[in-house]
Amino acid sequence: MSLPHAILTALLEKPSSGLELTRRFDKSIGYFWPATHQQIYRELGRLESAGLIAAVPQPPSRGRRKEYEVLAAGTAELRDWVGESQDPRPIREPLMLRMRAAAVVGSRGLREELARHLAVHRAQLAEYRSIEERDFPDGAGSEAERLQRLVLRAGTELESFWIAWLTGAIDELG
Amino acid sequence: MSLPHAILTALLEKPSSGLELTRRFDKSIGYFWPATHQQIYRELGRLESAGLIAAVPQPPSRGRRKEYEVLAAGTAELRDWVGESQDPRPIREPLMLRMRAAAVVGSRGLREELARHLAVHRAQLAEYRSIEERDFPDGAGSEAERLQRLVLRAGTELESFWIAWLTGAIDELG
DNA sequence: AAGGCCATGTAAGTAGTTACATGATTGA
DNA sequence: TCAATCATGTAACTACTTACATGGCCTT
Repeated sequence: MSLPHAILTALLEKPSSGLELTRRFDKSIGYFWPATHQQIYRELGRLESAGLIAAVPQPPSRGRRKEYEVLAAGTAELRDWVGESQDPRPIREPLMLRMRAAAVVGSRGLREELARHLAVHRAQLAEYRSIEERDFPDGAGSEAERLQRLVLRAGTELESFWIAWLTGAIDELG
Repeated sequence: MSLPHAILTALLEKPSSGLELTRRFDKSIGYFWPATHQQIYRELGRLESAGLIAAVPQPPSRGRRKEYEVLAAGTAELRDWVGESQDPRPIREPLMLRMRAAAVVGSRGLREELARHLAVHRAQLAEYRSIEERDFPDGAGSEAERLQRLVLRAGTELESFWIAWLTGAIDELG
């Protein structure tokens, strides 16, 4: 169960409302665990019921923003979760299926798709690099910074891998 | 909708029963799109209803194996699908969330988890390499072979990436 | 007062997971 | 004939997706 823990992490970094969380997901934690606002609101409700987070007291009403903060039980839960073990999730990449299918029924249209993916990955790499320059201009200091930078590195290197692979594939099928 | 197309591809490569498909998924297409036997049987039923595949005629009864083959409509559907465009799926990797969480609540237990992942990825890389040696000992010839080999290459290179990244991460957190 | 955006939600559907059920076949 | 295994399924649940609903606030 990753989403609740992603939310706990985000709320510990900064107490937020649902919408704020959604936005921060879109350009941070969401790079490795995307979530829509519907998922986030639902999960906030569950975490509150479970006593792991609480809304900062305010007159509650529909359409009024609710700011959540993490309770001690939530922090404890997250700390435990960090040490849990879980196998890497299997890859699920439809493009690889398309390649396999193309080997059987022909590769019509595949080249364009490869080129499109290449553009997407280049854009994503540029995004990661700009975050890296913004947040870690002079390397990492504290352990927290080192951890965050390692995650970002995984992002840039994964994108670099895809760019290299797609370039080679386009070349080979050219 | 990737699973039905993965199944069409597998059935075109070789007409099979549900259980055979499940086994072949476990050591081939399933590397990039895992599926359990429950998923596969359900999907076989749907594909049959949709007129894309058909069971080779046999007295049907529970517990008796049913061999499926792809109909012309199924081949056409797969050919169309190859040319469709679909963005790369976002990464969803809990280990990255654990890193982010560790930056906030401490990294107790994380090192062991990184080491465990490293072992898993090394084993997977070895698996891919042995398939490569078995299936493409002298490089690739036909377009079909080149496509299949490219997929395998993506696998080996992804695993190599994770091995390098995890090694660096363990070193940096050591 | 009207339109647009902020903010939180509900509802319905699909895909994937986990646990269990049942008939057929085979070997001891 | 009994147990194990082969083979195909059902059922229940969770996670995620897509579409829509509703109230509050701000600006013109």
